[in-house]
Amino acid sequence: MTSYNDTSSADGCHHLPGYTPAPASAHHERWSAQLRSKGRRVTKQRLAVLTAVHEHPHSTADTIVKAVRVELPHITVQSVYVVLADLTDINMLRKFDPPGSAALFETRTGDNHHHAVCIRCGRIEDVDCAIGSAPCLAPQSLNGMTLLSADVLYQGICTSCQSKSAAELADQQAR
Amino acid sequence: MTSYNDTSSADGCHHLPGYTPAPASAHHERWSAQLRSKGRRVTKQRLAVLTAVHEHPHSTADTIVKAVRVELPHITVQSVYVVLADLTDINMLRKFDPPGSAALFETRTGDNHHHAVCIRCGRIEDVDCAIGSAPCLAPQSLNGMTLLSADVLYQGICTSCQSKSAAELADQQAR
DNA sequence: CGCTTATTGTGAAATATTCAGAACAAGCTT
DNA sequence: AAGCTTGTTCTGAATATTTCACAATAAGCG
Repeated sequence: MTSYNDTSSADGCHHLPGYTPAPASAHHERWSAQLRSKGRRVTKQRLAVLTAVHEHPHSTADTIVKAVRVELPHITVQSVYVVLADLTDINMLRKFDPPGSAALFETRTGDNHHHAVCIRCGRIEDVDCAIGSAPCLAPQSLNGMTLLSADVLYQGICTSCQSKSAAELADQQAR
Repeated sequence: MTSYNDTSSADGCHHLPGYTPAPASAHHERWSAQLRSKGRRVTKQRLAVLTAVHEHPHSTADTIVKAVRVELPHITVQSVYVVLADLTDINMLRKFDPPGSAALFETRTGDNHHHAVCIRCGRIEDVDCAIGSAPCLAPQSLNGMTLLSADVLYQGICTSCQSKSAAELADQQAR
């Protein structure tokens, strides 16, 4: 499947005027500590993957490979998959599978936020949890199943796709 | 990926004592009418796919192909995919993508129910909507996105996997 | 500085899904 | 009932995503 969009916007801490953007390496210390606390070794591949995902939230393995290769031109796709899966296992990354696209990764973990997908353009937006804690929903009956997580996937049409189709409609009617 | 489990249980209308199970063909009339009302032709392939999905809820395209081939031994995988996609488009089927498995299909549509997946064995259970209407959740902010659906995916450990791991633990401690 | 073992790379494969174009058949018309 | 039209299915293949087993490498310990 084509790569949908990978919203390559920045990470929310680079937008204050007069604020000098922290280099990616500013996060390395925290990430290194987290890795060690989980019994993982600190490797340049892991840090590069974390950096790439942090700078490209909601991006596919493919996009992450490309981003990592700016720093590590020889890293393999398979290694990126291994690293992504492992970091997801230890909760330093979160993975989710939007319908019709490859899995996406993000560094925002632990807050049980959800995702809204535009079915036209594929844009992904974060949606804060409706309730606030994970898992955020307590269904009446789960047949005794022990609940670990509750992910919500909103599907809709984003504002720009709405105005786009409104414009097209007006255009057609004008003829 | 392996096919996970495809809960091949029955369809909820065959369990009354003394009740003679309706043959699959009993649904054909209703399905045919629905197809026509959506401007689709009634073909044996579409009816066979609907029958297969109805008799194997939460099953993968692969499982559906096998089930359909009992009736139509020569149907192709591609045709099943086309039919599934089309029936999903017109809301006669519902599709969902559990993480780590192929897409699953079911005939239960229009009630906005959700799904609980056991991360051990892959079993899928239906969960009635927490609120009752689709979309069942109104998040605070969707940045103006027009909401079409809100799917909730619960992940947890089902009762049988719980007792299985409890038994294993006891077994280990007994040595 | 060398050792041990986790981590990454090599090479390849499996699976799920989709595509373009040809053959076929559902359902309308006559 | 037969023919026509066009939607549907089939043919044959390609693509994309993801994973596997095993070899090579390097992180972090002493």
